[in-house]
Amino acid sequence: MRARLERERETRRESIIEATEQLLNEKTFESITMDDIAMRSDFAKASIYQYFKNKEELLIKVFSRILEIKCRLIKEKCLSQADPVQAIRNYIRLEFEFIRRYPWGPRVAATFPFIDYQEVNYLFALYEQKKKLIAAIIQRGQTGGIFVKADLDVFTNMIISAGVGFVNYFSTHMSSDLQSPEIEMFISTIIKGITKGEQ
Amino acid sequence: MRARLERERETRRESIIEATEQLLNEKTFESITMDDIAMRSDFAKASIYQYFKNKEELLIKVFSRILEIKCRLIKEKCLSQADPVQAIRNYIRLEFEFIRRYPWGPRVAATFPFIDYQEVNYLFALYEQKKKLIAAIIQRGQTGGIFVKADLDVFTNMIISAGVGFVNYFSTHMSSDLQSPEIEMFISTIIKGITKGEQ
Amino acid sequence: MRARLERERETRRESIIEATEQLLNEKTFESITMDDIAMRSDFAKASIYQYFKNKEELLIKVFSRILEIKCRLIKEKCLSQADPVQAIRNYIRLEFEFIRRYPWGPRVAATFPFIDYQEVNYLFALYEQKKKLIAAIIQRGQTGGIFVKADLDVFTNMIISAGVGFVNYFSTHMSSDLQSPEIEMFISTIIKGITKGEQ
Amino acid sequence: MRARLERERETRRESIIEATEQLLNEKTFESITMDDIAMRSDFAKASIYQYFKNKEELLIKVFSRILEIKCRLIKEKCLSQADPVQAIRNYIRLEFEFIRRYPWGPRVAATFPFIDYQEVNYLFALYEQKKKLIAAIIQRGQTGGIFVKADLDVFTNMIISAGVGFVNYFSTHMSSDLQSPEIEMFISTIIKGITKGEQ
DNA sequence: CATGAATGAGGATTCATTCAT
DNA sequence: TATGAATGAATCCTCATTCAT
Repeated sequence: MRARLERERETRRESIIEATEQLLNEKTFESITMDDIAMRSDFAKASIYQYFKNKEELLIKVFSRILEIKCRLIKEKCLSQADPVQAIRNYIRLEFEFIRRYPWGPRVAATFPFIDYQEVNYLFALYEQKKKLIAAIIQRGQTGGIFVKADLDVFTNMIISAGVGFVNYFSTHMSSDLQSPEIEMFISTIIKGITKGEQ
Repeated sequence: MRARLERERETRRESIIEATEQLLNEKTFESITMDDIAMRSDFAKASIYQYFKNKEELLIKVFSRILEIKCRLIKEKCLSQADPVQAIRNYIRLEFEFIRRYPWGPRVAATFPFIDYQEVNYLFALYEQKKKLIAAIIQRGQTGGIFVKADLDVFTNMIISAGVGFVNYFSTHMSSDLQSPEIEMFISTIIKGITKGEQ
Repeated sequence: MRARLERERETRRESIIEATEQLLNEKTFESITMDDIAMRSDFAKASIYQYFKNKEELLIKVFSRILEIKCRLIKEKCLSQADPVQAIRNYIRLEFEFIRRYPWGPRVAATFPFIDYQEVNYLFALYEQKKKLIAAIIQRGQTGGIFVKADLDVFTNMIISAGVGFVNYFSTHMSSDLQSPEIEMFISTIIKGITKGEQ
Repeated sequence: MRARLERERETRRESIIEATEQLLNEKTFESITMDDIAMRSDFAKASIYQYFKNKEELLIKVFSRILEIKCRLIKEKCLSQADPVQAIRNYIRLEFEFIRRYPWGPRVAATFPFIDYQEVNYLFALYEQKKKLIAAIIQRGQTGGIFVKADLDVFTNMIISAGVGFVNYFSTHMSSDLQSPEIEMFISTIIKGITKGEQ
């Protein structure tokens, strides 16, 4: 029965996180008030403090949750792909799909207060995990003689920065339509750029 | 003499803007208080309201100033380049240099409150201006048979999103060192991706 | 079996009171939270309300308990003394020992909220009881021709105020060391002051 | 003109302090809210923070002010007295008068939060100053062969603790009437206790 | 123009107490 | 009886903005 209570508690935590995510579509975390969150999650303001020590901890939880989902998706949809070119293509599309679901991601990441916090270490771990997944794809492509030679770490960093950067910028400043021709052009450009010989 | 007064007034406006820019290196615009700005700019808090209607107008001014500078730099350093490949290369490097000078740029852009405001139109005009500059470069490359064929608008959007996106992300999450090998690799990849045939 | 239940109930009440007393060594009653008390007494916060109507009642209980102990001690250690001088001497020392055990006594007494409350009457009764004990000692001294003549009530009030006052102040502001020479000097001074003729 | 502004500012600070003192007659500092103070001092709540960093600083200011007054009074009314017996008598009466004016003194002192604070050092200095004044009186009495022999420091501590202690306790628990016979009896007792030979 | 002062409208957080199980 | 959960009502403090001089 202790387990059931724990599970219920977790459910309520999630409601609050979800309410916060909804609000993040509408405004900055800083400008979201605990009243907003309370209203949206149908709790009394004071109740939220039973689930999160303070506003900052809530932000960190919201943020790490989205990273977790991202990692899971990458694992599911990219690593399974045998063809490295297709895997990279999928990865970039996936970043795009992801941003459609959580458009506030870049905004929150941009203003994330990197104060010392035990939880922050967990966030870094998640970042690293994601990086390793991409590196695995690239290495496969290099071993297979498909991708250009380059230091694996540099290559990975470049791909992630280019991919996430493009997606963030494009969806924020131009369009978040998955069908936009710019996306396909970007992917082709990158693929052509990193594959050996002619495509 | 009216002119001198006007000039002095402008100087003081700039002091305030500069103080705000300094503070933006340290924290979010939302979390910067008018007291902070007053302190840093050596004005009394109330005096700031003689130069800017309110905090929001100040933000817009800060933001449009940085766009103006960006446009000027692009004109100076890229359009002059006859070789389109070199021009694109320069453009991306320039975005990078730019972000070194104004690291808060992406953060501010990400959280910019796009409320209706007369001034905001001016911002859009600046964006458009920048886009036209890049388009001009690309068109030259296409006409010269160097760049791949593609809708000019799409091509331009893609280049800007890829360039600014990469630079924003890489400098925020990885390193803001101009010598990082990732940067050169990114530029080569993009160039290879958009040029016809072999390099 | 009803009796056993009642006894258990009383035991639990005492645990809570003891937890509160511990906390009073660390901070003001006002700044002690029900959460603090719950934590310290190993009860759930809500459970405390099964034993005390509210925080105020708890304070009164804590406070009257300490007065009860005080009265008992005076009876045991002073009234037994045949020699009135020695009895007074003992009384003052006893107040001192008492404050070593409950250093928060004066602080709590000073901020005691004298709101109308049935229980408060009981407190007054205890005060009166203590006063009578001291009066008895003094009267014995006067009857025996040892103490100076003076209205018994005035005499008693004076002795209590001087004794408790000195002890409170000295232990709070100077030292709570039972061996401090000031204590002996105070006692001698008072004794000399209230006894007839030479000492 | 800078001076006038400064003076006005000081006046407003004093208003706030006075409002707080009034309220201290009615309840604990902890239970006084900034709203109370604002109401009583006819300022907006936010304005108070222009004069005091926070509630705690305000308390310290209130508290040090009363100590200052006390020191000044002792200087004026006791040191002038040539006769040491009369000086001590005056001193105790003065403590009593003082408590009539600031009955909340003991209560506030009892619950004073002795957290590290620059200002707290100042408080200690004031305490020391007061102690020196009393020591001077006693020394005069000892030199003149009127008071009993005893270590000056111990003697002083004892007198202060007895005096302030009695006054605090008596006025809080019994009566704050300056004419109460207990007061005269206490003073006589102490005087008799500390003077040599017969009185 | 410049600025010291004043403040209304919040905002995060706390806490005694109640309720449902 | 015991307690996890919920919450209304504060409470301290902040801040953009206005006003009077």
